[in-house]
Amino acid sequence: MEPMAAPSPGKCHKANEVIALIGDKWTVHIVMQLATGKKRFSEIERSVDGISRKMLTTTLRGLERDGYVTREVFPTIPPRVEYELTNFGRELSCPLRALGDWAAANHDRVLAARRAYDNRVED
Amino acid sequence: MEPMAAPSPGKCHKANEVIALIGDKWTVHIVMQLATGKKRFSEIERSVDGISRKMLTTTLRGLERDGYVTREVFPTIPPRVEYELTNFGRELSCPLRALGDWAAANHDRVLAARRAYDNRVED
DNA sequence: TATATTCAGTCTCTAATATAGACTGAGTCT
DNA sequence: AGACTCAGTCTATATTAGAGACTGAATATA
Repeated sequence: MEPMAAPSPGKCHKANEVIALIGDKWTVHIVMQLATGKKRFSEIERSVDGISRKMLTTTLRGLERDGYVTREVFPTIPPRVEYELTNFGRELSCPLRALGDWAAANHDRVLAARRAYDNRVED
Repeated sequence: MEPMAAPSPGKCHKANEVIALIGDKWTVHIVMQLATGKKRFSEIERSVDGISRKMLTTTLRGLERDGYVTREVFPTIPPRVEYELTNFGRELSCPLRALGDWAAANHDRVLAARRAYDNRVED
């Protein structure tokens, strides 16, 4: 098979900078949750399994900073804060959803490959 | 706007497990590099900016374990080891490329959002 | 009236993870 | 003889993540 042409370095570099943010452990999960609609802090916390408050705060702040989500504070007691994807965030959620769908569809193949590898290695 | 239906929990969970692997700091970069063709260890090291030898080894092993890449050792001196995407890995590279393309295309919008946020916050 | 609960965080302490950089081994090159 | 190469590994340090206590003021409960 003919090797494909390498993408231009400029493009790679630009992609890398942005992927550095969206390619971390929690961002994908959070964006996918917000893709289902506006959510408050504790709702996201409950729906993203295993995330700590600290990381949820940190990740949401990063998403807000980069323009993917809005944060709306209601000065009630107890406080209420709602997070929602911007249009830009909804655009991002498309390639992210494609990745998530692929991941879900190929889950079993990955597990099979992993078992096969572990059997090969353990002797 | 009507909220969209949440994906089924099963699907989410499956996707999460797989994304846990491909959604780390280096995997995306390495797969994108390998998408341009077979590469040896030091070539990847040079093309993925800032990666440490240890993380390159760790990440490549994970990708091999999950069936995304093959590792071929040539017992020469000095040693030569070639990494190549499997067909499965090439499948993965499609949604990953889509994400990378989106990231590259929207790089400037992210940076603008970030500057705007930082200006808003710093007072 | 006293107490518990709620939410969206923050803070601190500890645990896990990543990085930097030295080291390896045997064959070529100078 | 000495330097250089590659694909790692090893160790020590630095960065990052996680667990869990704490906050403050209104409401709900006993």
